[in-house]
Amino acid sequence: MRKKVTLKQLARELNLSISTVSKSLKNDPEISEKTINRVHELASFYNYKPNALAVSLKSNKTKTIGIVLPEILNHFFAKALFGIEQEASKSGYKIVTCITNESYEKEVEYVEMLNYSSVDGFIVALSQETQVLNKLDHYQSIQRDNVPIVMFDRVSNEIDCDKVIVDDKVASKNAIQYLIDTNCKKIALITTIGGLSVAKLRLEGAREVVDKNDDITLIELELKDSNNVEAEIEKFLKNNDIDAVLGLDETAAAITINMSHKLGYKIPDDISVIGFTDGLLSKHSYPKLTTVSQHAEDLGARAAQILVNHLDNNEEKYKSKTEIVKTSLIIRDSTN
Amino acid sequence: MRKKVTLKQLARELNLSISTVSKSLKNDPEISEKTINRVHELASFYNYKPNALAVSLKSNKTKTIGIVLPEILNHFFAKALFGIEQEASKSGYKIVTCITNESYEKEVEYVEMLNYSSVDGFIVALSQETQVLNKLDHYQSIQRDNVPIVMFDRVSNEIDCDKVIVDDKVASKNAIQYLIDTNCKKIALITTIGGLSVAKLRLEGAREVVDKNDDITLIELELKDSNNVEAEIEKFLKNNDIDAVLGLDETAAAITINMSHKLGYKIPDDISVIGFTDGLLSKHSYPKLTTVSQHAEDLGARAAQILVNHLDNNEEKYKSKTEIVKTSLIIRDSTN
DNA sequence: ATGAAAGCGCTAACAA
DNA sequence: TTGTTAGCGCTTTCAT
Repeated sequence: MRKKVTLKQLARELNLSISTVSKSLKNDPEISEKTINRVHELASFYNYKPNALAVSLKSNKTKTIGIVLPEILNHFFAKALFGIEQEASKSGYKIVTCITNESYEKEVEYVEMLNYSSVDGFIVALSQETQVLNKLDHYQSIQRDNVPIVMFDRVSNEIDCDKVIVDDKVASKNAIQYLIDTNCKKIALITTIGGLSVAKLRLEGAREVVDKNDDITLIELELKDSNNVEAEIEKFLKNNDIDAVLGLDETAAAITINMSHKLGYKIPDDISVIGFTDGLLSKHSYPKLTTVSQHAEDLGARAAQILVNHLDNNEEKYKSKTEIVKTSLIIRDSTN
Repeated sequence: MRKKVTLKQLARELNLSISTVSKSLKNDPEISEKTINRVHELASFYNYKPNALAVSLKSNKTKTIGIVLPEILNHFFAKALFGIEQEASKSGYKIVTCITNESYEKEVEYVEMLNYSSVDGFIVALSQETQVLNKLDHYQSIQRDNVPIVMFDRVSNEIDCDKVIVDDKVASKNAIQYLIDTNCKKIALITTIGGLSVAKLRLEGAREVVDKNDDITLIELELKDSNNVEAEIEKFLKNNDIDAVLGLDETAAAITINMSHKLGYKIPDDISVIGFTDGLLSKHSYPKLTTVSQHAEDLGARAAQILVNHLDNNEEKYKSKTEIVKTSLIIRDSTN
């Protein structure tokens, strides 16, 4: 089958011992220059590369990071994954990616599997179901093995580990404030992701700002049945005399725009729209969507940096930190 | 650091030899039932799991597949990855994902890296640069090591391996035919992905159909500078009196719709639009885009199936095959 | 029915 | 300067 060159073969061919060859390859000063050269020559002739498995078994390090994502068809996570991959590969780490499809059970299974395949560390965004059930034993278990975890975006307070999050509350406040500043009075907040911690924060932020302004109304629409989102939003827009919408996820905002077209409302003249997550939909809607960018790539990259850093500088008694990545409101054409 | 239970520890605690424990765990009939039970009991007490690294080193199998993708922010590849992941994990395989960002150099680097970390096989979609340069030595090299490859979508004739592709030519023919059937006469073909093999096939298909119909005109617009796509398309639409557009990629189609809005053209009344790749943009454009679905998830899933199958049934002298996944035209609201 | 020993490919302490 | 040896955790052949 596979017939890669090993130290043994090099050693035999050079009439040296395995350890001499091994040391030569590392330019160990205790080996004569002549030998080192001979070894290097033959090694590069055969294009020798050490067997990563054996090195890992020996060193107890795999240079591999396990990534657990709830979804990949969601642009936010795709971008985060991109950021992670970029950053990890920069430091010579590989990533093993698992997608939980928002299922708790799959998440547990994957985390265990990755743990037994000896990843050096984890980067995780919790599945929706896990957040709802709030069951996190699988992470406690890997922490007992001293395997570091970095959580991002979908995090849990129950686990003491590094976290990289977005300041969803502030982001939401800013978005609402922007709507107010551009003369919106009756603002709708539409969400299809009610169960998530991030959604709650966004909701809180919105409420706080609205509560401070007597002349502003906030109407909340939470959509659970994902089949019917378009019709629900259409009905909602028709029956409520609003002048602005904050979509808590990208699709909600995109659909709002489309349903406005359908109903003949002009954007942003009749209704201003702001969405969360600056993905493809926002860039390619008409008019282009004003969005809260969570800088997903940065988020992922930062998570990877923190983990790699932790892994490469194995400090004693590590104290975990939570890092907040700033959001920004990208003003496009769906607001005044 | 990590303190997983090993066979050795179980053996010591049970006063047995390592090999007896190992065999017991596999319910080897030559071990007494009583011993087997004792072993199993202690093993599950400690939640023993074999060290995957050691098993791999021994068996020369890692149960890991290397995935090489040109992009991940592109919905097509995200869907394919999803399909791959689902299918692979179903068979107990992990996936290591690398993203080349369409760069030849990165692709080479990743393929070598994956090869040295001993993945059992590869699933690859070539980067644009690799297709243009047509340099494929890195794959020949892993084939010499007898590591199986499955290419999908972006494939190369130079490499003799399993392939899963979409019948882009037929898909394009069907799309054009549909436009003709709905009374379009002057069709524009817009592409931003000229260099790719798939684009060439789509172009060929379109030309073939148009050539057969004397009363139909085809105008081709190839956009190279990705910064300026919107403006270019807008200008093109204004200066050409066309009644249909086939976008060879999803963005081209989405932008066509948006620029039509801007110019006041009605879709589909003034211009019919069909796109390739049935992604988020198509579902959330207004009006909803009629698209050629390449069934990216199926494509990925199929690639994974073929590879896993090959891996798990290590037949002698394998003859490679190319599988074609049918496309379908999803009729939505951007055509009559 | 159980165990000893070799070996997967590599590293590193220790010997020579 | 080079080589011997043990060991990472596991499987497997060959004793006992």
